[in-house]
Amino acid sequence: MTARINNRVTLRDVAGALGMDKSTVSNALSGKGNVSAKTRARITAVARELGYEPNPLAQRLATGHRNETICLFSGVLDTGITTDKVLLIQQALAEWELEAPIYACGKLSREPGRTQMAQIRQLRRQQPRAILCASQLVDISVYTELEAYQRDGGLVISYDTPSPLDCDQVIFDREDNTYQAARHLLLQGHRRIAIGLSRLIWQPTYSEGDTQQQRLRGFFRALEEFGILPLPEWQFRHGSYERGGEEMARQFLSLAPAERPTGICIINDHVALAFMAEVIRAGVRIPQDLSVIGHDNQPIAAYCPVPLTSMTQPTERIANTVVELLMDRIRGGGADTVPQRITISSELVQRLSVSPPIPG
Amino acid sequence: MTARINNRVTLRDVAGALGMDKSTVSNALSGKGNVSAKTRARITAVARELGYEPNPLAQRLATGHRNETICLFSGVLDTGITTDKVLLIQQALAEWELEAPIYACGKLSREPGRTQMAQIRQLRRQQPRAILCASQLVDISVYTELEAYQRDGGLVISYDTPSPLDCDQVIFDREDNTYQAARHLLLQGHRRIAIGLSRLIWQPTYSEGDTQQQRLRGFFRALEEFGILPLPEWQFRHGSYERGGEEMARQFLSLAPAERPTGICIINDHVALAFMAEVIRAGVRIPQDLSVIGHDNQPIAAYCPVPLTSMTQPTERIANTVVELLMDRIRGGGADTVPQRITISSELVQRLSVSPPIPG
DNA sequence: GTAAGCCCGGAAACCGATTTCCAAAAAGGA
DNA sequence: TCCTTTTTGGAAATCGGTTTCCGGGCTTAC
Repeated sequence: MTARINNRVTLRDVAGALGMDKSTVSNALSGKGNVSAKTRARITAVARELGYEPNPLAQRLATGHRNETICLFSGVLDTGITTDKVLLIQQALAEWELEAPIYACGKLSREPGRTQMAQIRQLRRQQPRAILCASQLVDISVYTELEAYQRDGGLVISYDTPSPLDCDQVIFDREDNTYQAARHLLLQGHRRIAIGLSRLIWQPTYSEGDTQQQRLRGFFRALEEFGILPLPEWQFRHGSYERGGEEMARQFLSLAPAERPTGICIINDHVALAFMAEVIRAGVRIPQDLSVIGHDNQPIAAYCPVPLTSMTQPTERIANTVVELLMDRIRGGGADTVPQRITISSELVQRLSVSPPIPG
Repeated sequence: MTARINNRVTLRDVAGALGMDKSTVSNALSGKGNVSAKTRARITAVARELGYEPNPLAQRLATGHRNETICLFSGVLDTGITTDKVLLIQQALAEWELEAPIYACGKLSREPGRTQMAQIRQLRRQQPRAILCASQLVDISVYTELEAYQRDGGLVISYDTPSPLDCDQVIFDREDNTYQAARHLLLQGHRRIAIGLSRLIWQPTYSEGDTQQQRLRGFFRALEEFGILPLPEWQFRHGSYERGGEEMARQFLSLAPAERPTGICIINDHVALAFMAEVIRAGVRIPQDLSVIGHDNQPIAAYCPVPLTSMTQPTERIANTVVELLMDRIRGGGADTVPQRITISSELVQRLSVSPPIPG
């Protein structure tokens, strides 16, 4: 009736069956100690027969070594690309025969902050060897826990957006990303350019990691190079990805046609799809009246009303780099090596949603 | 230089600092034994000061109780709805202050079977209290491990598709789901009806759990009720969700216009979006020439070229039911209660992609 | 004042492994 | 054959907790 673990075959059971001592069995099975080949054969045979499996709890307690498990901590999993990155990292880990459970909460979670704290605490209690952390949507308070985890000897590798932690980081360069997008529109001849920015329901406060600020900086930098002053009414703010496209479309359509931008950078392809569907419904022609650039180059980009030009996010490269850094740390044991920051930028995939502006 | 856990404050450290015995400290902190209020206060004070945190490994080893953690095992995480269900379950668990790591592999994983086996083994070694298993894309060989886990006293709750396991199950009724979709088209007057079936790259072999068979049964049942003989050329087969829409469109367009179906049920909204985009490009009008029903009622359904009529999958209800069953087992301890199977069906959400057939 | 009872803290066994050290047995050399 | 060296298995400590059980000191009652 209790939750006691039933019927587990222990080392002592095996030893008892053989009339030997635990230590002999342990030595034989781990291949370490001084055991003759003959006895070892006998022992392994009996152990297999009895279905002996060492209790990992006891093992870890005895060895004092931390778990060799790796964990993925991804704050919030939202549509598409975030999940992709997590899964690609997992796949890259599989090459090393490593399996990593995912700690995350849903995009609609009411209290992501609280959930994340609970998760990170549980994570620390598990004492994994390393935590791979998608910093993008991680609550600021989580970093305190991660720091404590580091002090305990845990390994943290951060990816996606810069993290305040003193750890290896793989950073996806959102500033450059948006800079390139805006620049592409500018090079096509557009001078009236808008950007869609996510007004997050739940806002992380570590400033360097603020993705919307990063995007805005890149946007401004591009405009500046062309000597253009950004207009605040061309910064569209939207909430969740689910409704973001609609919201932006409303804001766009509320402008008088003559005052509308002729090009727009949108946070991702899902939002872009919804945005396009709405403005097309209102009679706007793409790309004749409005050029649209999406982000992340998701599968649906090809199936938008007009095939969508989009900035890629090189997810595989990000994932592989994360795992490389991890393995370097684990094997090299380079505990004294200075943490690195590796920046990864993106490329433009051209489809049909961008053209030079067509007057009239 | 070893991966030894550094500087952890142990029970003995606390006891030493107080000049007391481990057991006294343990009793005081756990509130169990015979310790005076005064000494308990002293002990807790010192423990806090030293930053003592019990080692969960040692605790679990000593108590012999299994971990109270819950784990989610979702085989493969593919686009959209599968991930949603996982995250919603997690959210439902959060109401009980439970956090559950997710074990899954990506939709493009080359060897999902092998990955899943590795994961389930790791899972068993962690000895969690319960595993919530999305049976849909779980390799058949995993069930053997899950059975062994059950024999060890572990709790399994399965959801999505029927599982061969003797455990509580929350089943999403795909037969009824497709039956309803087909019936809707038939009631609109369509008599030439097609279905898109996924030819999975990686095929589970537990027959009752074969989702495509379930869907086909529902489809046939609907046709039968209207006395219609299903034509094999109206069963479109496609591979991955990523390219499924294109593949189906090719198959559809390769039929002579007069021989094309006038209505079609598609496996999910992403595939439907791609399919629609392609056939519209080829001049097919929706819904005038072809009525389309999608599945899962995903956000993009509203932004398809023609807003998509779709069958919902009541993900929240599924998630909540799973967690209810779990909590019943955990609390009620009803170890002798017979496992239940709860079936959940779906509803039609009408948009604009279905109309009565328009001759000519 | 003494016996009975209760409360509190400590000693020790235990969970299931690892690991060090030691003694007995086997092998090898003279 | 006897002594040395190596091999091999076992005893015991340890990891960091929990839990049972026991005895000393204090209270209470007669």
